Amino acid sequence: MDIKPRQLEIIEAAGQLVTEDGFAALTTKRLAERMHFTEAALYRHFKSKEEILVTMLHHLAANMDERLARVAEEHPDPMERVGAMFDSQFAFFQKHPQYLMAIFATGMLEASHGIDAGIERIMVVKRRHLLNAIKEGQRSGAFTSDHPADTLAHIIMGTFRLHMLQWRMSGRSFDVRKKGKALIGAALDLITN
Amino acid sequence: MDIKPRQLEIIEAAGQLVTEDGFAALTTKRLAERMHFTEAALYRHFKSKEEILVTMLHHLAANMDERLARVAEEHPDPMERVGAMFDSQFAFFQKHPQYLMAIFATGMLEASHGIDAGIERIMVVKRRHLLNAIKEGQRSGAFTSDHPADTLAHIIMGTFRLHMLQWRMSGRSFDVRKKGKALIGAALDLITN
DNA sequence: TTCATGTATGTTAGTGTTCACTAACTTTGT
DNA sequence: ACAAAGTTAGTGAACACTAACATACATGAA
Repeated sequence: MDIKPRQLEIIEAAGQLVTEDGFAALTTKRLAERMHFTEAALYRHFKSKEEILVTMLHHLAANMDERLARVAEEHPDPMERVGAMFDSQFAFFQKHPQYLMAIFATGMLEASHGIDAGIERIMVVKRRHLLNAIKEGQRSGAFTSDHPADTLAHIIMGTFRLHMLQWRMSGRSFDVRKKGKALIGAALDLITN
Repeated sequence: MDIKPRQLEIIEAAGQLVTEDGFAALTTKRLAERMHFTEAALYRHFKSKEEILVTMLHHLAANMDERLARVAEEHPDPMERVGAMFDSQFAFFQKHPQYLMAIFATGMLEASHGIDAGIERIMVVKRRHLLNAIKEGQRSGAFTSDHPADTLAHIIMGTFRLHMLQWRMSGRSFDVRKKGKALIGAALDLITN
């Protein structure tokens, strides 16, 4: 499933609309306006509105998986790796805020099974990379073994997600990377032996 | 702003629809069906669909504020109080899952400013009660003072929210109270001196 | 070089469906 | 008699999507 350049433009415009004004704002009319063409033209590139969202989520999951795998390779030390993973996430969403919707949509959308599945896949990808790093850190003794790895992963993920939510709710009015580094740093400090 | 019994029935039915099938499922037609009357009858009780949601959020925020204040009174010990606060939250949402939407809606809805404001108020209420307990715990030396109280509150809140999200995504298929107690307990353990 | 043909990407002008909401009337209980 | 709470039968607006047609450009044979 490769994405053509024109399709990517449409996906990014769709993400912008959702991130700016919520899901209800993603209509074929508004999306076509933002692309500076007519509604009908959308259907030359995607067969439905749902396909636009599903393709976006697929693209995002693949991108994130690859990016986090690269970060993991570059940082053998688990403690440092977790920090680098989240910094990479913050940098990505700072550069591409149109994809923020994919973090929050879960739990409230359910417009279609395909969309739900796409969103869940993104969570699974992140969870997998984080859990690997934490387990490794527990083996090396860097992180506490007083609690199961998935409990620690849950606490870190929850901290991250709430931070992103507050960033978005504030209109992205603060430095998500700086404040995020402090928050994740504090959480990491708490689970460090 | 007092809520009549019939209004409360409508509010709960609306919450059910959203929690079961997402925001798009809350239509006047489906809501009227669930109430076993016609769409027009809805407008005898609320002047608009938005008013239904805003009233629900207002009701929920007031209820939560009162409940958490009572828990705080009953538990002078900060450590124990935080545990009791979240247990009260878990018990509430287990009994009234139709209000789950209010936890997740933020960040993705924005159908109207009134709804957004209502959702934010609920977060603020919870945050205030939690922050009080944590600050007190830091003063008494029960909790670590290595990190600011609002950082610790953020980590606990994030842990709670992700837990509720996973409960909802799973179709409420596990014991939210039991698993929640373990998670919050682990987080509390991490911030305990 | 010329020109036919194919493909990609647009356009106009609609379709039927669903939406939130309303006017006018009816029933029921006090 | 009156008010509260329901009904029927609609409204216009917005929705996702489509059929038919138009244009631009690349390829390659005459």
